[in-house]
Amino acid sequence: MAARTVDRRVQRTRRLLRDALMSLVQEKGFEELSVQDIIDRADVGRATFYAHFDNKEDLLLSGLEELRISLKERQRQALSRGGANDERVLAFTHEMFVHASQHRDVFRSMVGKHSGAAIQRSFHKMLVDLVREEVMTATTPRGAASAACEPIIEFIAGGLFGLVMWWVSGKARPSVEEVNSLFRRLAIPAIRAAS
Amino acid sequence: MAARTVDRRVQRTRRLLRDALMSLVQEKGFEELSVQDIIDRADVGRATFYAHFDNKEDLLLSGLEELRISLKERQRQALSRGGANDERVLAFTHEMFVHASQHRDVFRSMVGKHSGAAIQRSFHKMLVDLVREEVMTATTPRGAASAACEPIIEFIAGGLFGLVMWWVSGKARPSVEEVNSLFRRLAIPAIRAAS
DNA sequence: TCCTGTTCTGAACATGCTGTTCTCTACTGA
DNA sequence: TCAGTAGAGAACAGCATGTTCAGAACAGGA
Repeated sequence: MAARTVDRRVQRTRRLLRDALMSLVQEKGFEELSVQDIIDRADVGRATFYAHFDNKEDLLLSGLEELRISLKERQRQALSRGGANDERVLAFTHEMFVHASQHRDVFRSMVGKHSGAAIQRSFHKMLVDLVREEVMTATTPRGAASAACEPIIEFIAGGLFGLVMWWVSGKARPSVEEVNSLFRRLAIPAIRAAS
Repeated sequence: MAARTVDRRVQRTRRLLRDALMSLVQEKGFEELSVQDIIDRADVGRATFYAHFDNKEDLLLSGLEELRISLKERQRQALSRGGANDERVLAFTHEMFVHASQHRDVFRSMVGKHSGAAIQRSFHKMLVDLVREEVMTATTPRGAASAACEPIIEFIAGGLFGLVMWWVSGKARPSVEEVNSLFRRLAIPAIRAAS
């Protein structure tokens, strides 16, 4: 029961594997990647890899989880800060565009020729969950009719997904502020339609 | 130089392979599928498969191409029929929801746990192209500022993608008319934002 | 009907990845 | 210091890939 702390070796190995994955994803795309590539780059034993992760999807998802947590935190902060409803709602997107801009190569590899379905599906699902939380609090502060919102949530999340993918992969590169405010102009009328 | 006609054997083989793919996709999902599975089901030689298609993605895309052509045709008809602008625009979506409803299992397997990135990407791209055509004719009948429309197109296509995927996979199952008119209520304000 | 060129078959093959198992070694943290 | 935990490295069976080839089956025109 060593309890709290995680063995240094474990931390080290997981970090090596994640770093290797990230750098390789940018070079070759996720689908073209083998576990062999990852452990070669990370300089880690084959058995070691499988002791930590089930497969390469599992490794990837553990990384995406970090992003999800950080966006959720942003969202929480924005909600508690107060202000006009229209300002607070969907506040996490700004942070997400910033993040996407910083990790552009990784994001772009999600859309590229050799992307991988798991990564797209997970990211899409993450957006749906984040948007749902927003739409729910925006439309039914006291928790009422919710089922009818679902298709609208899916529409907005899908639109956000499309917009992000276009933004990181296209030639035209509006700033974070521009693309974020465009998104808000498109999404907020849709939320209104949910009422 | 046999020219026009296609050898019956060729037609037969391609049909067998496509049918096998469709039935297997519904059972196992695309990613979990091997070429071996497909040729076993189709009862076709291994060498024959590779004589017709490069790999399973290639086979799948050849099927998706048919859908694209049929939707494009619908779109063309709607545009030439005339009527109010708001009625004509995005006319292909109704047909698409009908198609999705008929091939629900295949569509659902595009979103499921074992979907496959190529299929999602291709379908998404198809939607983007169809939406682009619509938005372009709706906003700039005389062909003017077009680059600024692109993010809006991506947003709408992404939203449509999300909506279709939710519709075919969820428990709540509004009718084709309901979901299509909801889509229009969400998308048309966004097109207006493009002006 | 026959004939020529095309297509399919079936089997074999080299290659590469997967996930598991094992023993031995090295490190950690109390 | 030392018991427990983690990693290295190699070996393994299993399976899918994409290619090749000789021979059989077939198509459609003359």
